[in-house]
Amino acid sequence: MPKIELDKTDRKILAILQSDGRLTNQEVAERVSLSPSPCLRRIKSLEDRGVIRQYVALLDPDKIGLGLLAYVNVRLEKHNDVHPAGGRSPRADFSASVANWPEVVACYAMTGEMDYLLRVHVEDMEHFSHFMMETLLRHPAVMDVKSSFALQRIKDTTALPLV
Amino acid sequence: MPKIELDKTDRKILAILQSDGRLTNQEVAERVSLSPSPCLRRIKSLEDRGVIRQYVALLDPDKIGLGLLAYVNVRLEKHNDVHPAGGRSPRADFSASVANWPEVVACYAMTGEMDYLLRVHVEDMEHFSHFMMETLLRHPAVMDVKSSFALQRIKDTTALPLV
DNA sequence: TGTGAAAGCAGAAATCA
DNA sequence: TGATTTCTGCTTTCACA
Repeated sequence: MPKIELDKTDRKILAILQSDGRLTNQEVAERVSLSPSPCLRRIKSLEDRGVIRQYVALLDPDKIGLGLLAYVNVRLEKHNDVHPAGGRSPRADFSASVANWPEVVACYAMTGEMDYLLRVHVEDMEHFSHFMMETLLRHPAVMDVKSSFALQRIKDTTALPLV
Repeated sequence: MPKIELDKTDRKILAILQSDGRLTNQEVAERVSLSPSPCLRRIKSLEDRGVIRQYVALLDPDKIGLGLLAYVNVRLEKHNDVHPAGGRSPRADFSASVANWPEVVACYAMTGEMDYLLRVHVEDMEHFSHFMMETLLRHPAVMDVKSSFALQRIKDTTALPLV
């Protein structure tokens, strides 16, 4: 999935929609000095080519009672190259489980000593503790975890830098 | 900033807008079995109370040439409680800098041995190396860094679990 | 809180430059 | 690629229950 060529106008449009995804096409058109119809064509094309993946509403975690943000490093059990016939590898097993844990909003396989990095939103330390004991540490593939907790948000944006 | 009470309909609306922030009010109204006007009133209220922080378009990093995602742990120099008159503390200094680095999309002060966790989007390892050498490591407040790189995205959503 | 009606606009598509 | 026009439908706001 290679890089897609974008001209200056495309990048302007993306910058605008990254900061306000509900602007009307008309307003976007004005800001990029275009008339509505070519502007809409560009936006549709950016959507079709998957440059724009999705439009979403961002919520305030504190306002909905999610007062604790944790990053959890996870190390899985060492798996043999050949795993039991019919059974999934620990990695596949873990990935599938992560998808079903709503408090885990992000999970990446990472370089380094730990295998995965998880971003976890919970109400408080009690809920975090419950998630760890009852869910994460109970998973058969999980060998070791190291958790850190967010003390302060300095910056957090979904807007990617446009090169 | 305390939790805000939300009824079942509010939560339904939030779930819907978290997955598609461009739905028309009419469609949202239908899905929550409400007529357009009270539905709109609820949405406006959620916006006014800050439960909905923002509407945004999410881009595909790969498609815009950001092929490398890194998480960087940063430790700052130990600062004395009293710092030079007129000078800012290392922490304030670092926070202010982070705001100006576009490749850093997220930064949290964290518990644990490292002080900050940064999420960094760059084109490739060469650009990452450049960012480290020319920007991050040159910052006077930065004492130590440890980087990990994303090998695979298992999950990454902006949708928060609704309790 | 939820309903229904009316006015103002935005989006879609076809056409032309 | 960009501009223009027409038609359709949504958003918005009002008075009302």
